[in-house]
Amino acid sequence: MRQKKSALASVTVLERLRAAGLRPTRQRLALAKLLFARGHRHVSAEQLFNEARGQRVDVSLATVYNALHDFTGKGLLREISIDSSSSYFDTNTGNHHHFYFERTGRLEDIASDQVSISALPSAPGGAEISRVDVIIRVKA
Amino acid sequence: MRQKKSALASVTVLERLRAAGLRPTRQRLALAKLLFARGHRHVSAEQLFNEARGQRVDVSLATVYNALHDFTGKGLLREISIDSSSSYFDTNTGNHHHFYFERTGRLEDIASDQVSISALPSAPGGAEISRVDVIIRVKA
DNA sequence: CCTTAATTTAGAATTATTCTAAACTGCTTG
DNA sequence: CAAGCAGTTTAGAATAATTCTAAATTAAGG
Repeated sequence: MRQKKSALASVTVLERLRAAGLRPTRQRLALAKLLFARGHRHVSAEQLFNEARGQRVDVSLATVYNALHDFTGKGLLREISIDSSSSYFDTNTGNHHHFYFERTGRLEDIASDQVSISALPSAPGGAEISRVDVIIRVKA
Repeated sequence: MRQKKSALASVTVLERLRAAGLRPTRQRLALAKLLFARGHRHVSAEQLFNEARGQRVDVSLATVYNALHDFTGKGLLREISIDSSSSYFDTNTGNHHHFYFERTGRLEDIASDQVSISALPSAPGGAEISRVDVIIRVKA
């Protein structure tokens, strides 16, 4: 069963990459598995790189950056910059918001139906809104 | 009148620095004048540095960083990190939100009464909320 | 004035990220 | 299924924003 489960996960990930028009290379498959294996996560490039290393996935840091950007470009990830020191990539690309724990730097999702924003001013000059981010900064 | 106006501005800035417990040095006074002279603004360290240079204010980049952080620490500025490439300092420290123009990187204030957020989930573990940022990203 | 602690500064150091150019590898075609 | 090419990967250099260091300067108080 372990074997099968793992094989299934690979298949899914491979399909996701194909569907996105990304060539499923060994590196992308491994990184995508780490990213999408379980529930949603928020990772920095460095974190993902270390995780891959820890699992003996031979991949360079440059490739991690490339993959994260490629995935983001294809809508598989969303990039978030909260703390200017580094950016995070969120596997949850749906409409949602975040808690940001200032002390630890950790992010936690808030389902979009938990926050309701009203009376949004229209963008100046009728410009199109590409997304609305709500970040609740928490002192803990 | 010009002289007087400028003198008044200096006095105000000097008082603000004193009130904040910051020694009003030549550099801080000059930077504070640039920052607070007119309406609210969003500046990066590099921008402020160049502006100072342009006005023959002899100040180092390190001092600009120091001043921006000191001012932020005393509540005279608020730091904003939207794009991970650099951070901005906002002279408007009141409760408000932002439009972010993705193409140009420009920020524009949105008065807090223009956005109403309801049903905020309480912070996990009863942690204290230090601030809520709403960023409306605009494709223009 | 003099002293002292705070501030400024040049330049080095650090950190995250991107770039470069060469090596490698999926995929398609013949 | 072999060949070739475009797309990928990679090591290491390069870049950009920011911070650090240690020495020189300066504001504030007696």
